[in-house]
Amino acid sequence: MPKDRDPSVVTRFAPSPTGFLHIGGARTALFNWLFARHHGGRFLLRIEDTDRSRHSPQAVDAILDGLRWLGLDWDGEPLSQHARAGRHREAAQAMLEAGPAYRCYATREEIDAAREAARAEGRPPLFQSPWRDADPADPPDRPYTVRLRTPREGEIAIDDAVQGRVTWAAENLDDLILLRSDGGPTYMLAVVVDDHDMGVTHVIRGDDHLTNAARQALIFRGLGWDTPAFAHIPLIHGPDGAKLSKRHGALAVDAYREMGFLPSAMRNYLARLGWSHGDDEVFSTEEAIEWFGLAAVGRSPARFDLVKLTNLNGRHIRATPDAELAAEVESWLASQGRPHAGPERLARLTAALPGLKERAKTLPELIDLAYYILADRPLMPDDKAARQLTEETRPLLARLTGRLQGVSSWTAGSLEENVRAFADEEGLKLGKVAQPMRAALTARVISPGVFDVAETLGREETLARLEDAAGRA
RNA sequence: GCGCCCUUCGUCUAGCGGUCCAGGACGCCGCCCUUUCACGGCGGAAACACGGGUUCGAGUCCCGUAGGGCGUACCA
Repeated sequence: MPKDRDPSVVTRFAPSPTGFLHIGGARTALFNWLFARHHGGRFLLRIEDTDRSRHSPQAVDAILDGLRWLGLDWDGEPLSQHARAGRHREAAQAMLEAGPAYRCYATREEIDAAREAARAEGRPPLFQSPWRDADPADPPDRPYTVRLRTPREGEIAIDDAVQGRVTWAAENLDDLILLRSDGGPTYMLAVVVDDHDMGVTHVIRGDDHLTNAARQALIFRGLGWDTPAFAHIPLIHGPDGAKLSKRHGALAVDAYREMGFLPSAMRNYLARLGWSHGDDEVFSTEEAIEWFGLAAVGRSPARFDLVKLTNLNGRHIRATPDAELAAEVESWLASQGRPHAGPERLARLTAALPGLKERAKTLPELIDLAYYILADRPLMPDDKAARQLTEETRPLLARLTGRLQGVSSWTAGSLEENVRAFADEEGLKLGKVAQPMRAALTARVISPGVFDVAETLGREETLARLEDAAGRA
């Protein structure tokens, strides 16, 4: 357990349910999760569904599924922001009464015109509401918004755990809207009230929210609440350095599952994007939890590199215990709607995994490599394997079959002795026998050591496959 | 336009004023191991954006320039 354990830590991941869990969101969630788990605190979920028109229940499910697949478990039930609109209005009302907020009756046209004018003069296009200091005794009879009275001068600063101290001149911040003219809370208000009510101590999110942090700090102040600690982590970019987009291939975490990446590799890779622990590259989730801290989060954006993810995935495949990996294969097959391997083959697969693991970087690769275990006789040799089965090698295989029938102990070791002796007798180098044998047993030209293959296949199956190949026209 | 942030090998990064003619990892190129392919081992090419300061000394601090990103809504 880390020495800086602090059970009072509360983090949250707050996606808006507009699409899927994409790679950037996944990393944000991961950082929040790692931070909470490191401290022994809580990791909460909140759905930012303030805008009902964009809300979609399927999107919520997709996001939760993505988190589950990644193994990022959250505490308690996900909170719906929309359901808390009453509470948000209450907070706005309190600020209206206490002074930090005021009613603004400006029309859209007025606002747009003011912004245009400001822009034309090269000033920040901020709207200065005339209602800020002129709260009328008899208000106009039209809808109003509730705005926050922000300081007109001085500076506003936040001490960000990643970005350091960041300051803005007050004149660059306008009186943001808290309540829309339809009475609904804005995102800005809702976030502040929810973070406070949920007891969030650390707001860890993408640095596209950095400016929002200043605005939200102002709302916290207006409400008389303490601000949580902020940590704005750099965004993930695509391979070309621009914003990560669909053009860069798979975006939703679901797509990475389909490509056959392991959740543990995903966590490892994502953790290393923008965060480091010395020179450590490959680590377990337990280690990541043990080591994670905001101080080691970098400030520059990282590019997403599928090749490195793939390499890391290979290492995680190798590091995964065989039984566990076999289970991953089963669940991947299921997620692809492909038939399960079944208990018997699964057992054989598990036994063969030590030889298979180090040859595959993704699950589909592993499954292709395991063709000789998962498929039934007669095997369908691929093109390269078929080329190993020729006029010369088939009779050779027939003779080899005879030789192997006499082998007393069916182990890789004694099989190798026998085949070596056989090759000698034939006046051939081992490879000249081993390659056709591999093609016969696996229908591939690439496989684990042939003798290991023969051992896991067993005497009967091996001999049968040899005969199949020897007899093939 | 304005505001904020960023800038070490192609990529992810280590580096928190001297131990850096800059280290690790992925990728790339050789070699070794070898029944195939991998794994593994060994070796190699490859970076402090640029310009000024500060300092005895700067990749490390400050200021500019350039490039990039984000923000600038009664969206979240």
